[in-house]
Amino acid sequence: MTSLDELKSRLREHVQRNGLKSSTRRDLILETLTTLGPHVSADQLLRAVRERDDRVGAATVYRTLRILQDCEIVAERRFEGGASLYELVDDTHHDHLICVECKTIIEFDDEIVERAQEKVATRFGFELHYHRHELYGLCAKCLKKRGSKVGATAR
Amino acid sequence: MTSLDELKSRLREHVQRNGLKSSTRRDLILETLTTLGPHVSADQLLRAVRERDDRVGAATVYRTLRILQDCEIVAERRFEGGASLYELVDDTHHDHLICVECKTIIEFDDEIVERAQEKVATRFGFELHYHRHELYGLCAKCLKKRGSKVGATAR
DNA sequence: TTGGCTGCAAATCCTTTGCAGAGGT
DNA sequence: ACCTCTGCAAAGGATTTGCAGCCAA
Repeated sequence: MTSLDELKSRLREHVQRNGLKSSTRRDLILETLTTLGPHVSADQLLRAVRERDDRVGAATVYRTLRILQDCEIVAERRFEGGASLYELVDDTHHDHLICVECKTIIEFDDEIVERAQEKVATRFGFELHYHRHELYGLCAKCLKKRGSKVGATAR
Repeated sequence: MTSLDELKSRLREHVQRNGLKSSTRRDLILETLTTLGPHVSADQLLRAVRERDDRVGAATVYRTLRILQDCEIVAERRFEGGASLYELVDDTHHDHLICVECKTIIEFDDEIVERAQEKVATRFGFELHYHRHELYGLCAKCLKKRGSKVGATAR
């Protein structure tokens, strides 16, 4: 886990290097983000921020998220269906298991997969920067709920 | 490669099973789709369809794509940035290597990865339905183009 | 004849942008 | 002071939906 202070200083550094200015709004948004779950939509973030300061506009949240992506504090995720979700970039890389029924997202990481994809990249002469790996299916809970209902196919 | 006739009959079957009706428009769209590249946007598809029949509306293309997804003839892909791309679902599953510079998409499949993700799913009690696995980076061509320009980091 | 299909335009949803004023350095 | 940041509202792009007429079964 990266600490909030660490994130703040990374943001400050990025701001200075790029001739931007710091602002209380931006700090507030970053702070709020760290209090929320690992995958947040711009809208969820906006609501949470407004609970602390109801004068914040949606545009500011989007603009701030863009900056936070630039300095690699957050990453944008476009899962299937609906809006983008944003997550704090952690030192530990992880991929996602997503339940198509209840939308639960489980994070995992698997070294075998990681190594295998490096090989694939090399095979095609690619220089790998990042990747996304998402497994969609039914989680244990939803499987149990379905129980005897055989043949129900989610999509 | 799945043949066009095979796809058509799969569509017909789906249509009958679900109390829908077949239509020339839908057939035209499916046919057109098979003549295009492996990743097509709704807009590209619309243009191509209109070259054959300029009375087709955008809504019909979207509605047809939805149906084609339901009967697993095409899959929707939300790559980073821009609109969704659609691809014919082939018997051979494949994943994607995407160049962040020139946007080239290379398809690959790797059994090690496939097996590894089955294991991950099992570990979490998931029943795996499908997945997406995308590697982003620089392709060989763009790497060469950069040549000496060291330290350029794409994101 | 019935009920699904279609084009059109309007409506949505998510995100970005223009502008005038507030705020940071 | 200068230039960035912000809220607001309007614009934008992609996709969906309502409706009246068209078409297949």
